[in-house]
Amino acid sequence: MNERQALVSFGALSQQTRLQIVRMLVIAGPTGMPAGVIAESLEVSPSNVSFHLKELERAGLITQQRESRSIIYSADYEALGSLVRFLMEDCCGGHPEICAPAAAVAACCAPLAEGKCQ
Amino acid sequence: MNERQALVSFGALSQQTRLQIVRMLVIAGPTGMPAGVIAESLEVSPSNVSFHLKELERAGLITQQRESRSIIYSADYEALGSLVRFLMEDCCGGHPEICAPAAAVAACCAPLAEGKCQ
DNA sequence: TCAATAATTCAAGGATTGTTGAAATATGAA
DNA sequence: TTCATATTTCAACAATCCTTGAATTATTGA
Repeated sequence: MNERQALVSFGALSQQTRLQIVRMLVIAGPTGMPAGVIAESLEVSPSNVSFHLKELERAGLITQQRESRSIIYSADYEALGSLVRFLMEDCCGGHPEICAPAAAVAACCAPLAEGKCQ
Repeated sequence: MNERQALVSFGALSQQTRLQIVRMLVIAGPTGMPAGVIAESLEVSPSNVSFHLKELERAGLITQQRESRSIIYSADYEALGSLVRFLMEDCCGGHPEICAPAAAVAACCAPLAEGKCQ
């Protein structure tokens, strides 16, 4: 993740509908969600959701794949991970006090994989 | 950190000059930097840097304090930490694979305090 | 007080972004 | 083929954001 990509990613996440889409897709997991279902869930018009999906794809935060008549969108976990990392390294650099709360989440996050947390 | 604050913060970081300002201020540490020095370092006009500083302050990512004729700006470590945390919790929720790279940074970050890393 | 320094505010203009509804494209079923 | 479904694309307009330079405010020193 370079500065250019980070700027586009931050821009993509700075809009309510788009942030909500990312949230939904992360929760939805690898299965993803069709554009229409996303639009319905968020009560946004199809053309509007399409606009925002394109923006998120441009930022590389989500991917698409056609499945019959539907187009399924999924969160790109790797890209999201890279963004978190960029923010931590860039803003943390030499300043662990910024990282501290993140470290707490991370500490909880790893054990999650084995069902040890929450 | 709620959604509203996160949106504003992401918006603040989605502009090159502002991202560079935050970087500089994080590196500068608690001492901070006067507006004029920031403007000179980034080769941006005083009025333009002032515009971006105001934007970053509105997002709560930096703070200001007057020191004689200068106005000193500093990074708000707590706010930055909260933002990282928001991104991790919001985007990580149930998906440790996103957190993994962040956890690696965090693991390196904590020991930094005791000079054990890098 | 007057001048110099440091920074902000303001207005104007251009650039980018977001919203809307209508038209177009792609797919699958009758 | 024809129709219905799922989605995107497009054009137009509104809203927001960014940049610029001139004017303004605040502080200090002569």
